[in-house]
Amino acid sequence: MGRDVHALYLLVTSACRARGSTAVRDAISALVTTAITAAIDAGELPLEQVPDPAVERPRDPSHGDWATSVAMRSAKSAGMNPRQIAEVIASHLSEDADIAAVEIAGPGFINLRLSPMALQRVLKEASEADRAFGRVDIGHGRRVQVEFVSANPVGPMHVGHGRWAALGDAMARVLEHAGWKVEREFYVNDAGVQMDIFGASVSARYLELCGAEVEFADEWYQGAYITEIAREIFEAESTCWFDAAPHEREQYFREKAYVQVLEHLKRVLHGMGVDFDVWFSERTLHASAPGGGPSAVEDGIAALRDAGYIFELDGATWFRSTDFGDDKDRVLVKADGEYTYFAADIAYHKNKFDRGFDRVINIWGADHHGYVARMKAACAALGHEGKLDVVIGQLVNLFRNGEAVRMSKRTGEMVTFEELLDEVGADAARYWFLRRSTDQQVDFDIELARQQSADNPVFYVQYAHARICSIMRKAAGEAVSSTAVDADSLAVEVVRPTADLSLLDAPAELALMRRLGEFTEVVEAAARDLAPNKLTRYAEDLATGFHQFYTRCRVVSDDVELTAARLYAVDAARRALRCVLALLGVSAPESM
RNA sequence: GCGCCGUUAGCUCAGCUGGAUAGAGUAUCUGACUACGAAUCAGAAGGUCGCAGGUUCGAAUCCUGCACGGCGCACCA
Repeated sequence: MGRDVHALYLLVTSACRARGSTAVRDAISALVTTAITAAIDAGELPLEQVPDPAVERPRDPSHGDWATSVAMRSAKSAGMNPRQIAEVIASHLSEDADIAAVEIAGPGFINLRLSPMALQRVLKEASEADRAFGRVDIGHGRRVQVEFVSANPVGPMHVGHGRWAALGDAMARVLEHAGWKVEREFYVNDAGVQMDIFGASVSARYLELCGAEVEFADEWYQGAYITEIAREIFEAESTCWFDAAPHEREQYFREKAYVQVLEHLKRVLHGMGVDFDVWFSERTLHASAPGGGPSAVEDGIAALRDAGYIFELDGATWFRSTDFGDDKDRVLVKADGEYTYFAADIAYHKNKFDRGFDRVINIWGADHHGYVARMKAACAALGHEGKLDVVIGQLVNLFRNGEAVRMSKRTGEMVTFEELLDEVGADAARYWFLRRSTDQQVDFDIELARQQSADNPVFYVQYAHARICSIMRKAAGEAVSSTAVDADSLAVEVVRPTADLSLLDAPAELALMRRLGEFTEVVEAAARDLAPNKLTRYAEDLATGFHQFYTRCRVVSDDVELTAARLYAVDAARRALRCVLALLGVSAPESM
């Protein structure tokens, strides 16, 4: 029996590694598993299999650093009461320098307390790893593409796009930190009828500027920006397009306006720190291959046809997506010979996989969630089942003074994301969006966000960082508000690498270390769940940990050794804060 | 009619693969600056986790039904 048990033990621990669990959790888990195994071998625990200890962080810190409910979960199969099982397992837990105490509590929890020495070690890790602090390897260098924003280039970015931008970029950053090789991509829907409508809209405004009476069609875009683009063209080229053939004029205006909108998108996104590796034009999918070969769209359909998922009906060409769980089959080529948007999207996703991505993540607004099933079906039909993840971000409801602002491109009233950025700033906007989980709607009142900006949690976190920098300036004899020397240089001057960290055992100091120790797990969870909001929460917890420490522990004092140790701790916290903020794409100011 | 998301403190929201007395911010009340930044800290108060069943040692979490709000259900993009 012992051998089987050990084989199982190996299975369990290797499974933990495959999941990419963190080093500390692995170690604790292995410790408990060893104890369970020993208890079984000793005949004190009648179990057929070694259960997964599933160690977790207790919600209540007074319960220790790690806990396992394995005794309760094994009660039935062992035929013993949980507390008894816990006693048996605890009695087989071997001595370990990192474990300060083992306690049995409640209905049968086994709680483990880390020793101060184990906690102090994280300061070294944070300090030495610096910007790489919290890195985990769950990606194993695999390539993932994150596609987001992907706004139609027919108008300015709206506030919802701002949310996708913040989300996608933060996810990309977290995935990079978790060992994935990430590319950011923006899919430009520059083909199709909405582009023609766009061109016609600008053209119509241009004709008005030329003095003509134009009856405005219902489907045309009516935003003020259309008139602005038309005016720019009018001012540069006067009336020379007035007598042109309508089709030529609209096409020309469409392209002119397209370039402008694309530049607007790039400028706004870059302004908030979001830069894409690839801007992918939908048109390239429709273009014939060099030498007149089939287009990517035709290729995509051919690939599905070869796989046996294409059929013809009522003059149209269909994809049998119901084979992969979709509600109904979908048209790819309409009876009039035009391709549907979906056909192009299939070609696009085929292109993604042809580029060798191991995984593809799309961030879509909730208004597109009905599209998910067919897209996944298409990927599966192309032989890439399970490689596509679609993150659905719920919509942003914009308010101004409590009144809803519509976000349609076609209505005149619209607050662009650029305006929002101007009013609340990139840091606050990003943080505000990232703080909520993706499947939660956001009610964003501009005036409220402005008024509350002093109480905005992002400032709370940034203040912690600035405060640390201030302490370091103090230690270096600089003016507290000076910006002459940057924090990294101060650290070289002020932080002694050989400081005796064992001096740090006050409750507030240990609490801060515990926070730092959680970071790796948070990164792992945020990457696994594609949930940047876990990082904002952690950032606030870490900031709280520092502020509490600050209130209770004087850093710069007459005690040279204690000062050295606390400066070391504070500098480690500074680097960790900078690291979290970097993952969120938010700046870490050294003074505010 | 069908599908997806939401419903947790007055307000805005967390709550990891089911775990211990359901948390944080904010608002309200009470304290703390002759020391490194008070954009901070400490304390109090605040809850039938939308409703009703079910699953089990144990449910905010899983299952079923219902209610309310949002978004979708094209040979549109």
